[in-house]
Amino acid sequence: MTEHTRRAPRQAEAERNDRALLQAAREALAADGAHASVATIAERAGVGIGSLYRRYRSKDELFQRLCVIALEEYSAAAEEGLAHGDPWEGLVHYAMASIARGPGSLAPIAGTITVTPEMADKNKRADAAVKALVDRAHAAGALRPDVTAVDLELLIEQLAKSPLLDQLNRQGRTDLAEAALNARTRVTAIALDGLRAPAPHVLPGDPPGYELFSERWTSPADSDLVR
Amino acid sequence: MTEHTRRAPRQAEAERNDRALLQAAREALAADGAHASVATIAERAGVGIGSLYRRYRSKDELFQRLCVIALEEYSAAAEEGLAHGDPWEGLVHYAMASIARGPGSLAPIAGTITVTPEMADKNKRADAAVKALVDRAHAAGALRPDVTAVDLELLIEQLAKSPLLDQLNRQGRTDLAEAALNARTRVTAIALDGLRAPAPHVLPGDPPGYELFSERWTSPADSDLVR
DNA sequence: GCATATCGGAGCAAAACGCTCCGTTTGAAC
DNA sequence: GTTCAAACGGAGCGTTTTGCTCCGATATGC
Repeated sequence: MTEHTRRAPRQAEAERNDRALLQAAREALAADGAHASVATIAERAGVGIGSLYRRYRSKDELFQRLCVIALEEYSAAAEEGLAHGDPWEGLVHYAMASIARGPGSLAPIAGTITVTPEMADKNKRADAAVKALVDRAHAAGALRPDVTAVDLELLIEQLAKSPLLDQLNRQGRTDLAEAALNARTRVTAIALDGLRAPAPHVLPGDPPGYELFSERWTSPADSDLVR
Repeated sequence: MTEHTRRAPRQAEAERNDRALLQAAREALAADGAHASVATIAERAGVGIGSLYRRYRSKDELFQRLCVIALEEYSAAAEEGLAHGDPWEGLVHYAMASIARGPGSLAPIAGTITVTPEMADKNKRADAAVKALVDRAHAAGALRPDVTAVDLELLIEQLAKSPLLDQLNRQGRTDLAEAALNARTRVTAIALDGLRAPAPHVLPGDPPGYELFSERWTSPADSDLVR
Protein backbone atom coordinates (compact mmCIF):
# COMPACT_ATOMS: atom_id res chain seq x y z
CA MET A 1 0.00 0.00 0.00
CA THR A 2 2.47 2.63 1.08
CA GLU A 3 5.54 3.31 -0.97
CA HIS A 4 7.53 1.64 1.73
CA THR A 5 5.82 -1.70 1.37
CA ARG A 6 5.69 -1.45 -2.41
CA ARG A 7 9.37 -0.86 -2.74
CA ALA A 8 10.24 -3.96 -0.79
CA PRO A 9 7.28 -6.30 -0.49
CA ARG A 10 9.01 -8.92 1.54
CA GLN A 11 10.26 -6.35 4.00
CA ALA A 12 6.76 -5.88 5.35
CA GLU A 13 7.04 -9.20 7.11
CA ALA A 14 10.45 -8.26 8.42
CA GLU A 15 9.04 -5.11 9.91
CA ARG A 16 6.19 -6.98 11.54
CA ASN A 17 8.70 -9.43 12.93
CA ASP A 18 10.80 -6.62 14.32
CA ARG A 19 7.84 -5.18 16.17
CA ALA A 20 6.88 -8.61 17.45
CA LEU A 21 10.44 -9.15 18.63
CA LEU A 22 10.55 -5.91 20.57
CA GLN A 23 7.20 -6.60 22.16
CA ALA A 24 8.23 -10.15 23.01
CA ALA A 25 11.50 -8.94 24.45
CA ARG A 26 9.62 -6.59 26.77
CA GLU A 27 7.34 -9.35 27.92
CA ALA A 28 10.12 -11.85 28.41
CA LEU A 29 12.17 -9.30 30.29
CA ALA A 30 9.25 -8.66 32.59
CA ALA A 31 8.61 -12.35 33.13
CA ASP A 32 12.16 -13.63 33.53
CA GLY A 33 14.20 -10.58 34.46
CA ALA A 34 17.70 -10.15 33.15
CA HIS A 35 17.95 -13.91 32.57
CA ALA A 36 15.43 -13.83 29.77
CA SER A 37 16.91 -15.94 26.99
CA VAL A 38 16.95 -15.18 23.30
CA ALA A 39 15.21 -18.48 22.65
CA THR A 40 12.31 -17.39 24.85
CA ILE A 41 12.09 -14.04 23.13
CA ALA A 42 12.17 -15.52 19.65
CA GLU A 43 9.58 -18.16 20.48
CA ARG A 44 7.31 -15.63 22.12
CA ALA A 45 7.51 -13.48 19.02
CA GLY A 46 6.74 -16.46 16.81
CA VAL A 47 10.01 -15.95 15.02
CA GLY A 48 13.07 -18.07 14.45
CA ILE A 49 16.26 -17.37 16.32
CA GLY A 50 17.99 -16.80 13.02
CA SER A 51 15.64 -13.95 12.20
CA LEU A 52 16.36 -12.34 15.54
CA TYR A 53 20.08 -12.38 14.90
CA ARG A 54 19.68 -11.02 11.41
CA ARG A 55 18.16 -7.89 12.89
CA TYR A 56 20.27 -7.53 16.00
CA ARG A 57 23.87 -8.53 16.15
CA SER A 58 23.61 -9.56 19.77
CA LYS A 59 21.28 -9.81 22.72
CA ASP A 60 22.72 -6.62 24.15
CA GLU A 61 22.00 -4.74 20.96
CA LEU A 62 18.36 -5.79 21.16
CA PHE A 63 18.14 -4.61 24.74
CA GLN A 64 19.75 -1.31 23.88
CA ARG A 65 17.18 -0.73 21.18
CA LEU A 66 14.50 -1.52 23.74
CA CYS A 67 15.89 1.13 26.07
CA VAL A 68 15.98 3.79 23.41
CA ILE A 69 12.37 3.13 22.49
CA ALA A 70 11.30 3.25 26.12
CA LEU A 71 13.08 6.56 26.64
CA GLU A 72 11.37 7.98 23.59
CA GLU A 73 8.00 6.90 24.90
CA TYR A 74 8.68 8.44 28.29
CA SER A 75 9.66 11.69 26.67
CA ALA A 76 6.57 11.68 24.51
CA ALA A 77 4.31 10.98 27.48
CA ALA A 78 5.82 13.81 29.49
CA GLU A 79 5.49 16.27 26.63
CA GLU A 80 1.92 15.22 26.00
CA GLY A 81 1.29 15.89 29.66
CA LEU A 82 2.75 19.36 29.31
CA ALA A 83 0.50 20.02 26.34
CA HIS A 84 -2.53 19.24 28.48
CA GLY A 85 -4.37 22.32 29.66
CA ASP A 86 -4.90 21.24 33.24
CA PRO A 87 -1.68 20.87 35.28
CA TRP A 88 -2.98 17.99 37.39
CA GLU A 89 -4.51 16.12 34.49
CA GLY A 90 -1.32 16.57 32.54
CA LEU A 91 0.74 15.08 35.33
CA VAL A 92 -1.65 12.17 35.68
CA HIS A 93 -1.52 11.59 31.95
CA TYR A 94 2.24 11.29 32.07
CA ALA A 95 2.14 8.97 35.04
CA MET A 96 -0.57 6.73 33.67
CA ALA A 97 1.08 6.51 30.26
CA SER A 98 4.45 5.63 31.74
CA ILE A 99 2.93 3.01 33.99
CA ALA A 100 0.62 1.52 31.40
CA ARG A 101 3.42 1.39 28.87
CA GLY A 102 3.74 -1.96 30.38
CA PRO A 103 5.16 -4.17 32.98
CA GLY A 104 8.24 -3.80 30.85
CA SER A 105 10.16 -1.81 33.35
CA LEU A 106 13.76 -1.81 32.25
CA ALA A 107 15.14 -2.02 35.76
CA PRO A 108 16.23 -5.65 35.33
CA ILE A 109 18.76 -4.76 32.68
CA ALA A 110 19.93 -1.48 34.15
CA GLY A 111 23.67 -1.72 34.55
CA THR A 112 24.00 -4.71 32.26
CA ILE A 113 24.14 -2.81 29.00
CA THR A 114 26.33 -0.03 27.78
CA VAL A 115 24.71 3.38 27.83
CA THR A 116 25.02 5.10 24.49
CA PRO A 117 25.22 8.88 24.19
CA GLU A 118 21.87 8.70 22.40
CA MET A 119 20.28 7.25 25.52
CA ALA A 120 21.86 9.83 27.77
CA ASP A 121 20.50 12.56 25.54
CA LYS A 122 16.98 11.22 25.42
CA ASN A 123 17.01 10.68 29.15
CA LYS A 124 18.02 14.27 29.73
CA ARG A 125 15.21 15.50 27.56
CA ALA A 126 12.62 13.37 29.36
CA ASP A 127 13.85 14.58 32.74
CA ALA A 128 13.49 18.19 31.74
CA ALA A 129 9.91 17.65 30.65
CA VAL A 130 9.04 15.86 33.88
CA LYS A 131 10.57 18.61 35.94
CA ALA A 132 8.50 21.19 34.09
CA LEU A 133 5.41 19.08 34.63
CA VAL A 134 6.04 18.90 38.36
CA ASP A 135 6.82 22.60 38.66
CA ARG A 136 3.63 23.52 36.89
CA ALA A 137 1.52 21.25 39.08
CA HIS A 138 3.17 22.70 42.17
CA ALA A 139 2.47 26.24 41.02
CA ALA A 140 -1.16 25.38 40.42
CA GLY A 141 -1.42 23.92 43.91
CA ALA A 142 -2.61 20.59 42.56
CA LEU A 143 0.38 18.51 43.56
CA ARG A 144 1.26 18.19 47.23
CA PRO A 145 4.17 20.55 47.82
CA ASP A 146 6.53 18.10 49.51
CA VAL A 147 6.69 15.79 46.48
CA THR A 148 9.72 16.22 44.25
CA ALA A 149 10.24 15.13 40.66
CA VAL A 150 12.41 12.27 41.89
CA ASP A 151 9.65 11.14 44.24
CA LEU A 152 7.30 11.07 41.29
CA GLU A 153 9.66 9.14 39.07
CA LEU A 154 10.32 6.59 41.76
CA LEU A 155 6.61 6.18 42.40
CA ILE A 156 6.05 5.61 38.71
CA GLU A 157 8.84 3.08 38.56
CA GLN A 158 7.36 1.32 41.54
CA LEU A 159 3.97 1.11 39.88
CA ALA A 160 5.29 0.23 36.45
CA LYS A 161 6.31 -3.28 37.36
CA SER A 162 3.43 -5.56 38.21
CA PRO A 163 4.38 -8.75 40.03
CA LEU A 164 0.90 -10.08 39.51
CA LEU A 165 0.79 -9.55 35.77
CA ASP A 166 4.31 -10.84 35.35
CA GLN A 167 3.47 -14.04 37.12
CA LEU A 168 0.22 -14.65 35.29
CA ASN A 169 2.13 -14.04 32.10
CA ARG A 170 4.78 -16.51 33.12
CA GLN A 171 2.15 -19.13 33.81
CA GLY A 172 0.20 -18.37 30.69
CA ARG A 173 -3.00 -17.65 32.61
CA THR A 174 -4.54 -15.44 29.97
CA ASP A 175 -7.95 -16.00 31.51
CA LEU A 176 -7.10 -13.78 34.46
CA ALA A 177 -5.25 -11.14 32.46
CA GLU A 178 -8.21 -8.82 32.11
CA ALA A 179 -9.10 -8.93 35.79
CA ALA A 180 -5.46 -8.35 36.69
CA LEU A 181 -5.26 -5.35 34.40
CA ASN A 182 -8.36 -3.88 35.99
CA ALA A 183 -6.96 -4.46 39.47
CA ARG A 184 -3.75 -2.81 38.43
CA THR A 185 -5.61 0.26 37.23
CA ARG A 186 -7.31 0.56 40.59
CA VAL A 187 -4.07 0.25 42.51
CA THR A 188 -2.50 2.88 40.30
CA ALA A 189 -5.41 5.23 40.91
CA ILE A 190 -5.08 4.77 44.66
CA ALA A 191 -1.38 5.51 44.65
CA LEU A 192 -1.69 8.56 42.41
CA ASP A 193 -4.39 9.98 44.66
CA GLY A 194 -1.72 10.10 47.33
CA LEU A 195 0.02 12.77 45.24
CA ARG A 196 -2.83 15.26 45.45
CA ALA A 197 -2.79 18.44 47.44
CA PRO A 198 -3.69 19.01 50.18
CA ALA A 199 -1.57 16.37 51.87
CA PRO A 200 -2.71 14.80 55.14
CA HIS A 201 0.84 15.13 56.51
CA VAL A 202 4.38 15.97 55.44
CA LEU A 203 6.43 13.23 53.83
CA PRO A 204 9.05 11.62 56.07
CA GLY A 205 12.79 12.03 55.55
CA ASP A 206 14.67 14.33 53.22
CA PRO A 207 13.81 14.73 49.55
CA PRO A 208 15.66 12.08 47.53
CA GLY A 209 18.66 13.16 45.48
CA TYR A 210 18.85 12.76 41.76
CA GLU A 211 21.84 10.45 41.95
CA LEU A 212 19.43 7.64 42.75
CA PHE A 213 18.45 7.86 39.13
CA SER A 214 21.49 8.95 37.26
CA GLU A 215 23.89 6.38 38.68
CA ARG A 216 21.71 3.43 37.92
CA TRP A 217 22.69 3.06 34.34
CA THR A 218 26.42 3.18 34.64
CA SER A 219 27.56 -0.40 34.76
CA PRO A 220 29.38 -1.45 37.92
CA ALA A 221 32.51 -2.07 35.89
CA ASP A 222 33.03 1.38 34.39
CA SER A 223 32.57 4.23 36.82
CA ASP A 224 33.75 6.70 34.19
CA LEU A 225 31.43 8.53 31.86
CA VAL A 226 29.80 7.09 28.79
CA ARG A 227 32.12 6.94 25.87
CA MET B 1 22.85 -18.10 77.77
CA THR B 2 19.36 -19.44 77.27
CA GLU B 3 18.57 -23.04 78.01
CA HIS B 4 18.29 -23.60 74.32
CA THR B 5 21.87 -22.71 73.58
CA ARG B 6 23.16 -24.42 76.68
CA ARG B 7 21.60 -27.70 75.78
CA ALA B 8 23.38 -27.92 72.50
CA PRO B 9 26.39 -25.63 72.35
CA ARG B 10 27.49 -26.36 68.83
CA GLN B 11 23.99 -25.99 67.56
CA ALA B 12 24.09 -22.29 68.27
CA GLU B 13 26.23 -21.78 65.21
CA ALA B 14 23.91 -23.96 63.19
CA GLU B 15 20.99 -21.83 64.19
CA ARG B 16 22.81 -18.63 63.32
CA ASN B 17 23.68 -20.13 59.97
CA ASP B 18 20.08 -21.06 59.40
CA ARG B 19 18.94 -17.51 59.99
CA ALA B 20 21.70 -16.16 57.79
CA LEU B 21 20.68 -18.58 55.07
CA LEU B 22 17.05 -17.53 55.16
CA GLN B 23 17.97 -13.87 55.09
CA ALA B 24 20.44 -14.43 52.26
CA ALA B 25 17.85 -16.40 50.33
CA ARG B 26 15.42 -13.52 50.58
CA GLU B 27 18.00 -11.07 49.35
CA ALA B 28 19.18 -13.29 46.53
CA LEU B 29 15.62 -13.94 45.48
CA ALA B 30 14.98 -10.22 45.34
CA ALA B 31 18.14 -9.55 43.38
CA ASP B 32 18.05 -12.42 40.89
CA GLY B 33 14.45 -13.55 40.82
CA ALA B 34 13.58 -17.20 40.58
CA HIS B 35 16.95 -17.93 39.00
CA ALA B 36 18.81 -17.19 42.19
CA SER B 37 21.35 -19.98 42.60
CA VAL B 38 22.17 -21.89 45.74
CA ALA B 39 25.80 -20.86 45.35
CA THR B 40 24.80 -17.21 45.54
CA ILE B 41 22.64 -17.80 48.56
CA ALA B 42 25.30 -19.73 50.43
CA GLU B 43 28.01 -17.22 49.64
CA ARG B 44 25.80 -14.32 50.64
CA ALA B 45 25.11 -16.03 53.94
CA GLY B 46 28.83 -16.63 54.49
CA VAL B 47 28.15 -20.36 54.66
CA GLY B 48 29.35 -23.34 52.70
CA ILE B 49 27.08 -25.04 50.23
CA GLY B 50 27.41 -28.21 52.24
CA SER B 51 25.91 -26.55 55.27
CA LEU B 52 22.97 -25.36 53.23
CA TYR B 53 22.20 -28.85 52.02
CA ARG B 54 22.52 -30.33 55.49
CA ARG B 55 19.64 -28.14 56.60
CA TYR B 56 17.49 -28.27 53.48
CA ARG B 57 17.28 -31.27 51.29
CA SER B 58 16.79 -29.18 48.17
CA LYS B 59 16.49 -25.66 46.88
CA ASP B 60 12.74 -26.02 46.76
CA GLU B 61 12.59 -27.01 50.39
CA LEU B 62 14.48 -23.87 51.34
CA PHE B 63 12.06 -21.75 49.34
CA GLN B 64 9.09 -23.47 50.90
CA ARG B 65 10.42 -22.68 54.34
CA LEU B 66 10.84 -19.08 53.22
CA CYS B 67 7.21 -18.94 52.21
CA VAL B 68 5.98 -20.34 55.48
CA ILE B 69 7.97 -17.76 57.41
CA ALA B 70 6.70 -14.94 55.25
CA LEU B 71 3.12 -16.05 55.76
CA GLU B 72 3.67 -16.15 59.50
CA GLU B 73 5.04 -12.64 59.44
CA TYR B 74 2.12 -11.38 57.41
CA SER B 75 -0.28 -12.95 59.85
CA ALA B 76 1.55 -11.45 62.79
CA ALA B 77 1.59 -8.00 61.21
CA ALA B 78 -2.12 -8.13 60.51
CA GLU B 79 -2.95 -9.25 64.03
CA GLU B 80 -0.72 -6.57 65.51
CA GLY B 81 -2.64 -4.12 63.39
CA LEU B 82 -5.91 -5.40 64.81
CA ALA B 83 -4.56 -5.01 68.31
CA HIS B 84 -3.91 -1.37 67.63
CA GLY B 85 -6.52 0.95 69.13
CA ASP B 86 -6.93 3.22 66.14
CA PRO B 87 -8.40 1.52 63.06
CA TRP B 88 -6.43 3.63 60.58
CA GLU B 89 -3.15 3.36 62.43
CA GLY B 90 -3.65 -0.37 62.73
CA LEU B 91 -4.13 -0.71 59.02
CA VAL B 92 -1.10 1.40 58.29
CA HIS B 93 0.93 -0.68 60.71
CA TYR B 94 0.03 -3.83 58.84
CA ALA B 95 0.80 -2.27 55.50
CA MET B 96 4.12 -0.77 56.54
CA ALA B 97 5.24 -3.94 58.27
CA SER B 98 4.40 -6.08 55.25
CA ILE B 99 6.15 -3.72 52.91
CA ALA B 100 9.20 -3.15 55.06
CA ARG B 101 9.53 -6.86 55.65
CA GLY B 102 11.68 -6.46 52.70
CA PRO B 103 12.06 -6.36 49.01
CA GLY B 104 11.77 -10.10 49.45
CA SER B 105 8.44 -10.37 47.79
CA LEU B 106 7.84 -14.00 47.06
CA ALA B 107 6.18 -13.36 43.74
CA PRO B 108 9.17 -14.64 41.76
CA ILE B 109 8.77 -18.16 43.09
CA ALA B 110 5.00 -18.26 43.13
CA GLY B 111 3.96 -21.22 41.06
CA THR B 112 7.40 -22.81 41.10
CA ILE B 113 7.05 -24.59 44.41
CA THR B 114 4.49 -26.98 45.76
CA VAL B 115 2.01 -25.46 48.16
CA THR B 116 1.82 -27.43 51.39
CA PRO B 117 -1.38 -27.62 53.45
CA GLU B 118 0.50 -25.71 56.13
CA MET B 119 0.91 -22.77 53.79
CA ALA B 120 -2.72 -22.85 52.74
CA ASP B 121 -3.73 -22.77 56.38
CA LYS B 122 -1.51 -19.88 57.34
CA ASN B 123 -2.58 -17.98 54.28
CA LYS B 124 -6.21 -18.41 55.26
CA ARG B 125 -5.53 -17.09 58.71
CA ALA B 126 -3.69 -14.03 57.42
CA ASP B 127 -6.48 -13.27 55.00
CA ALA B 128 -9.06 -13.36 57.75
CA ALA B 129 -7.08 -10.90 59.82
CA VAL B 130 -6.65 -8.53 56.90
CA LYS B 131 -10.33 -8.68 56.11
CA ALA B 132 -11.16 -7.77 59.71
CA LEU B 133 -8.66 -4.93 59.56
CA VAL B 134 -10.26 -3.53 56.42
CA ASP B 135 -13.79 -3.91 57.74
CA ARG B 136 -12.89 -2.08 60.91
CA ALA B 137 -11.25 0.77 59.03
CA HIS B 138 -14.28 1.02 56.78
CA ALA B 139 -16.63 1.15 59.74
CA ALA B 140 -14.58 3.91 61.31
CA GLY B 141 -14.71 5.89 58.08
CA ALA B 142 -10.93 6.09 57.90
CA LEU B 143 -10.45 3.97 54.78
CA ARG B 144 -11.98 5.12 51.53
CA PRO B 145 -15.09 3.02 51.05
CA ASP B 146 -14.42 1.80 47.53
CA VAL B 147 -11.20 0.00 48.53
CA THR B 148 -11.53 -3.74 49.10
CA ALA B 149 -9.21 -6.07 50.98
CA VAL B 150 -7.91 -7.40 47.68
CA ASP B 151 -7.13 -3.86 46.53
CA LEU B 152 -5.13 -3.37 49.70
CA GLU B 153 -3.22 -6.61 49.35
CA LEU B 154 -2.36 -5.87 45.75
CA LEU B 155 -1.19 -2.39 46.66
CA ILE B 156 1.03 -3.84 49.36
CA GLU B 157 2.44 -6.39 46.97
CA GLN B 158 3.11 -3.65 44.50
CA LEU B 159 5.00 -1.62 47.07
CA ALA B 160 6.82 -4.54 48.61
CA LYS B 161 9.14 -5.06 45.70
CA SER B 162 11.59 -2.26 45.10
CA PRO B 163 13.28 -2.26 41.70
CA LEU B 164 15.65 0.43 42.87
CA LEU B 165 16.82 -1.37 45.99
CA ASP B 166 17.11 -4.66 44.16
CA GLN B 167 19.31 -3.15 41.54
CA LEU B 168 21.57 -1.32 43.97
CA ASN B 169 21.87 -4.56 45.86
CA ARG B 170 22.79 -6.40 42.71
CA GLN B 171 25.48 -3.90 41.94
CA GLY B 172 26.73 -3.77 45.51
CA ARG B 173 26.22 -0.03 45.75
CA THR B 174 25.91 0.04 49.52
CA ASP B 175 26.71 3.75 49.52
CA LEU B 176 23.31 4.59 48.09
CA ALA B 177 21.37 2.08 50.18
CA GLU B 178 20.38 4.53 52.88
CA ALA B 179 19.16 7.16 50.45
CA ALA B 180 17.23 4.51 48.54
CA LEU B 181 15.58 3.27 51.72
CA ASN B 182 14.54 6.79 52.59
CA ALA B 183 13.16 7.35 49.12
CA ARG B 184 11.24 4.12 49.39
CA THR B 185 9.66 5.21 52.66
CA ARG B 186 8.46 8.40 51.03
CA VAL B 187 6.97 6.60 48.08
CA THR B 188 5.20 4.21 50.42
CA ALA B 189 3.79 7.11 52.41
CA ILE B 190 2.47 8.73 49.25
CA ALA B 191 0.77 5.58 48.07
CA LEU B 192 -0.80 4.80 51.44
CA ASP B 193 -2.18 8.32 51.65
CA GLY B 194 -4.20 7.41 48.60
CA LEU B 195 -6.12 4.95 50.76
CA ARG B 196 -7.51 7.58 53.10
CA ALA B 197 -11.09 8.70 53.24
CA PRO B 198 -12.48 10.91 51.90
CA ALA B 199 -11.56 9.88 48.38
CA PRO B 200 -11.28 12.47 45.61
CA HIS B 201 -13.17 10.15 43.26
CA VAL B 202 -14.48 6.59 42.95
CA LEU B 203 -12.04 3.92 41.86
CA PRO B 204 -12.37 2.79 38.25
CA GLY B 205 -13.59 -0.65 37.24
CA ASP B 206 -15.12 -3.39 39.32
CA PRO B 207 -13.67 -4.53 42.64
CA PRO B 208 -11.09 -7.25 41.99
CA GLY B 209 -12.02 -10.83 42.76
CA TYR B 210 -10.18 -12.95 45.24
CA GLU B 211 -9.15 -15.49 42.63
CA LEU B 212 -6.37 -13.13 41.63
CA PHE B 213 -4.76 -14.16 44.87
CA SER B 214 -5.79 -17.69 45.50
CA GLU B 215 -4.88 -19.07 42.10
CA ARG B 216 -1.40 -17.71 42.09
CA TRP B 217 0.16 -20.44 44.13
CA THR B 218 -1.16 -23.44 42.34
CA SER B 219 1.54 -24.48 39.93
CA PRO B 220 0.59 -24.41 36.26
CA ALA B 221 1.05 -28.16 36.08
CA ASP B 222 -1.42 -29.29 38.73
CA SER B 223 -4.75 -27.57 38.61
CA ASP B 224 -6.10 -29.91 41.29
CA LEU B 225 -5.95 -29.13 44.98
CA VAL B 226 -2.89 -29.36 47.18
CA ARG B 227 -2.12 -32.87 48.21
C1' DG C 1 44.21 -36.51 72.48
C1' DC C 2 40.23 -38.80 70.97
C1' DA C 3 35.40 -39.08 69.29
C1' DT C 4 31.89 -36.64 67.26
C1' DA C 5 29.41 -33.17 65.11
C1' DT C 6 29.50 -29.44 62.05
C1' DC C 7 31.85 -26.96 58.68
C1' DG C 8 33.49 -25.30 53.70
C1' DG C 9 34.08 -25.95 48.97
C1' DA C 10 36.12 -28.82 44.89
C1' DG C 11 34.03 -31.37 41.50
C1' DC C 12 30.40 -33.81 38.69
C1' DA C 13 26.62 -34.63 35.57
C1' DA C 14 23.01 -32.16 33.57
C1' DA C 15 20.81 -28.20 31.96
C1' DA C 16 20.70 -23.63 29.84
C1' DC C 17 22.79 -20.34 27.37
C1' DG C 18 24.40 -17.11 23.25
C1' DC C 19 25.25 -17.57 18.82
C1' DT C 20 26.45 -19.73 14.07
C1' DC C 21 25.21 -22.11 10.20
C1' DC C 22 22.53 -23.95 6.72
C1' DG C 23 18.67 -26.04 4.36
C1' DT C 24 13.82 -24.40 3.36
C1' DT C 25 10.17 -21.22 2.02
C1' DT C 26 8.39 -17.11 -0.20
C1' DG C 27 7.09 -14.14 -3.92
C1' DA C 28 8.28 -11.08 -7.78
C1' DA C 29 10.32 -11.23 -12.58
C1' DC C 30 10.35 -13.12 -16.95
C1' DG D 1 6.95 -22.85 -15.02
C1' DT D 2 11.43 -21.70 -13.89
C1' DT D 3 14.70 -18.80 -11.64
C1' DC D 4 16.72 -16.15 -8.11
C1' DA D 5 17.47 -13.40 -4.14
C1' DA D 6 15.78 -12.22 0.17
C1' DA D 7 13.93 -13.60 4.40
C1' DC D 8 12.82 -17.53 7.05
C1' DG D 9 13.14 -21.34 11.09
C1' DG D 10 15.66 -24.10 14.06
C1' DA D 11 19.29 -27.98 14.87
C1' DG D 12 23.51 -27.97 16.96
C1' DC D 13 28.11 -26.25 18.80
C1' DG D 14 30.99 -24.83 22.54
C1' DT D 15 30.72 -22.47 26.81
C1' DT D 16 28.83 -21.28 31.12
C1' DT D 17 25.86 -22.11 34.89
C1' DT D 18 23.35 -24.97 38.01
C1' DG D 19 21.74 -28.25 41.69
C1' DC D 20 23.75 -31.29 44.38
C1' DT D 21 27.25 -34.93 46.31
C1' DC D 22 31.17 -36.03 48.70
C1' DC D 23 34.96 -35.68 51.59
C1' DG D 24 38.84 -33.58 53.99
C1' DA D 25 39.35 -29.78 57.42
C1' DT D 26 37.94 -27.72 61.74
C1' DA D 27 35.91 -27.06 66.16
C1' DT D 28 33.92 -28.88 70.73
C1' DG D 29 33.18 -31.90 74.93
C1' DC D 30 35.37 -35.06 77.76
